[in-house]
Amino acid sequence: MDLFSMLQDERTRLSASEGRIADILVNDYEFAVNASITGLAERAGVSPPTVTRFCRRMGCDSYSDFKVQLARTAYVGIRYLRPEPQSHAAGDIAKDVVEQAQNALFLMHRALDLPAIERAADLLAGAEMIYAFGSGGNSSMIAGELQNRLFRLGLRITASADHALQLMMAAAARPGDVLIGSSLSGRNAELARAFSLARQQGTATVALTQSASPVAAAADVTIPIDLAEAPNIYRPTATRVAYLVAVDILASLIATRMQPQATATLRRIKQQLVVHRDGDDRQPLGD
Amino acid sequence: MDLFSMLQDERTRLSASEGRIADILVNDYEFAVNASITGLAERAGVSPPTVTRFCRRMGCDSYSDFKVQLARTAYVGIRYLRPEPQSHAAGDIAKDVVEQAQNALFLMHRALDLPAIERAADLLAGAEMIYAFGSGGNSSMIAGELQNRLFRLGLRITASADHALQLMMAAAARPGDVLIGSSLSGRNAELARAFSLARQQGTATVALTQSASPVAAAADVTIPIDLAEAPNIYRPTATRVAYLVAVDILASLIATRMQPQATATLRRIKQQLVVHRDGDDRQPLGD
DNA sequence: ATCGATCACGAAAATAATTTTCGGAATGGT
DNA sequence: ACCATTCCGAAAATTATTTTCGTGATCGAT
Repeated sequence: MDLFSMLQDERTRLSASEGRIADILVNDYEFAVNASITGLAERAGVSPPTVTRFCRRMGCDSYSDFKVQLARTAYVGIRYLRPEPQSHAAGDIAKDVVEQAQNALFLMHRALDLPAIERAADLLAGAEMIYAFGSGGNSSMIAGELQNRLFRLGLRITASADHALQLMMAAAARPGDVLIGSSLSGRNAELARAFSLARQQGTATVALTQSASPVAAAADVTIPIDLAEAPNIYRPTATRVAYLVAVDILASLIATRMQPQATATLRRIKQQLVVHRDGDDRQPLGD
Repeated sequence: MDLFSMLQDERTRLSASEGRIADILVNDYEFAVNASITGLAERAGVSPPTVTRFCRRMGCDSYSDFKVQLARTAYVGIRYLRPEPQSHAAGDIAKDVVEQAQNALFLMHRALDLPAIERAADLLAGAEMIYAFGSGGNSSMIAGELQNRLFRLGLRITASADHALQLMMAAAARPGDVLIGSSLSGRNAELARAFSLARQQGTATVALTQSASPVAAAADVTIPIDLAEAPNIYRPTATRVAYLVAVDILASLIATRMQPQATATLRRIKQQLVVHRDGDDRQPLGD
């Protein structure tokens, strides 16, 4: 359990003094992470022993242990609690984009529903044929990535961003096939319809979407990804990165479930690339 | 400057005693980040003052400052120096994939060539028409993402993963147009050919690829992304995530260069989505 | 070879930080 | 009103860190 989840969980149960300490952590992380116990105590208007007790309560052994935890978690976790203003300098924008992406990964990982993703991996690894659906730019990229990752493991898969085609493909799918669809908003009604259709015919369905959404409701297995959209509309959504990495996790789990076949397929692909390019096999597997 | 870059830069210039301290940091980070100065000193076979001097040398004010720096940087930076073995448990795989992605982002950001990316942004923001090229699954995804991000800003852009079509499009491109291409390996010869063709006609070319590669050599402006491929062939490459976020940075910079137009376009897109879906405008901009 | 300068390093002292102990005050239940 | 419990800080005890200073090693110049 990381410190910031803990802080949020415990926040209401803290006493007034401890609450003041918690507020400083959230509001002035830079100060807190550099402060000594006396400095932090003084700023919070409490005594050092209170800070020590606070640290213990947060599951740490000592103040220094606490500071380490704080520094580790907060490097990526802090933005969740405290979105920072951004400047227009190129360096700041780059930093901001990277931090938002890292933060999205952090949150996605923290909230990851492992049993769900394992169930999805089981289904997909055993599928006769896989249909990966998604529309709208982001989800269509995700559907494409599913194809890109899974064909390498020797699975039969096709991706589509065309909702009319999706419906036809769903109608053509058979029991033993699996339909996996992505929707950042969870409100892609056409995708939900394709899910319903597939389920009627006994085709398993997996959704990569917001929990408690129409798309999630229409699927057999949902891998929930719930992230708030960043406030700056010019800034591309970091959520995509979280989805992409969720696909990576899924693909990795599927790979472990079908190693012999996957190895053989990957070997053939790699050899093709090496022969086709110039023999440098340290290159990524596919451009 | 982060601590681990510093460590690498200074490593050879360190004395024997300080070298032993550095080794412990790299080889047993978990120990180091939790140790007291005496514990660390003892393990390194040196005296506490030596550790203090070492910390100062690394640009920190004190031992505690050093520990904070260590804890912050290492959360994502450590894997660069010390790739960890992985287990097959689902939780470990998820953790590993996320960490590799975060690490790739960290490294990409650290090595980012800001002037190059700004030059690319200038070119693209002023383009009459943009052609985004890439093949091989990963780079074709990146080309698609360029289109997905940039059309939202009101730019005219098309993406293609078809190398024959790419060549024809390059031939059709005019001065004032910009061709941007991605290649993880830098060895996509067809892409390099399209670049050469475009340049002959006065069309500007931007490459998103490994530096010192044929593709980089063929482009006017290169945004270099140099990351080593992860050793586990089953594991999808984290490099893709770095490319994707590099595209985000580029798109964000372009957005600042054309705000009025971008705002208008984004508004229209968002409105379309809100009308088409069910009016919840906290949803991501595009599924 | 010898001298002087410089550097690395640790012992011990000085300082600072952290934790423990203990008791007073406040709160709430009986 | 009384007891139990919780919260919290003062002071003491402990522990950690930094400074000071002296020794020994190394290196270049004479």
